[in-house]
Amino acid sequence: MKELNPLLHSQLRLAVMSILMNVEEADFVYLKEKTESTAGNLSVQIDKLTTAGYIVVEKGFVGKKTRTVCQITDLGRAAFEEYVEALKDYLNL
Amino acid sequence: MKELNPLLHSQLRLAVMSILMNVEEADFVYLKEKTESTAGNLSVQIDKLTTAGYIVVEKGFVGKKTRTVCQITDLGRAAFEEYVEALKDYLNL
DNA sequence: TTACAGCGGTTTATAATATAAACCAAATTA
DNA sequence: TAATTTGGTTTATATTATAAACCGCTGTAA
Repeated sequence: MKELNPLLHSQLRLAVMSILMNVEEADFVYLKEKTESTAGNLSVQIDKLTTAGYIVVEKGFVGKKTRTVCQITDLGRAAFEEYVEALKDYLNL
Repeated sequence: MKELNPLLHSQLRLAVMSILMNVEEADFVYLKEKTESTAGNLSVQIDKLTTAGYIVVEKGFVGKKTRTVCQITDLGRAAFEEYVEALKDYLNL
């Protein structure tokens, strides 16, 4: 049985990646709402995905408010797809 | 996004459950080989699945050797199927 | 003008989890 | 009879997930 990429095999990180697979970009607040996570947890998981090179984060401003925007990378996309393929074996799909 | 049953969202437990979904029963040694896990790890995870009522374990003998046989329960089957449905949302399947 | 209540996060402490190492009893082999 | 192997279990450790506590900035009401 194939190994399941442990970086993706985590509910919150998988949720984030899943969202980012389907949109051009998403900001912190949006991800937090969609995943119903706490800010702290989300922050940590975003860090891990960034360190792995699976997403890129850009911090900017909207008016005077900070805005953290996330985007999936090619590497992240590939890892996600590989993870899905591996999981299929487990799920009998 | 639906919650992913944490008992099933673990590589080794998922592997065990996946195998048990497809066979009438499987013994410890077989599961260990198929999953390429250590005996200790497998033992712990089998315990957890048993405690949850997802599998049942029967200890018997083959000649003079002990044999630990595992079988999935209806509850386990249902939990597995629910987990698969929940995951599909994440994987875009 | 200060004080205090959000917003958008980050850092850090803790609880839970996965995993392997160490162990055990019975059976086999040398 | 002394290793070795087999089929596991128990326990210690390392990793991970998660929330709590915190921080700086902004708006606002007193």
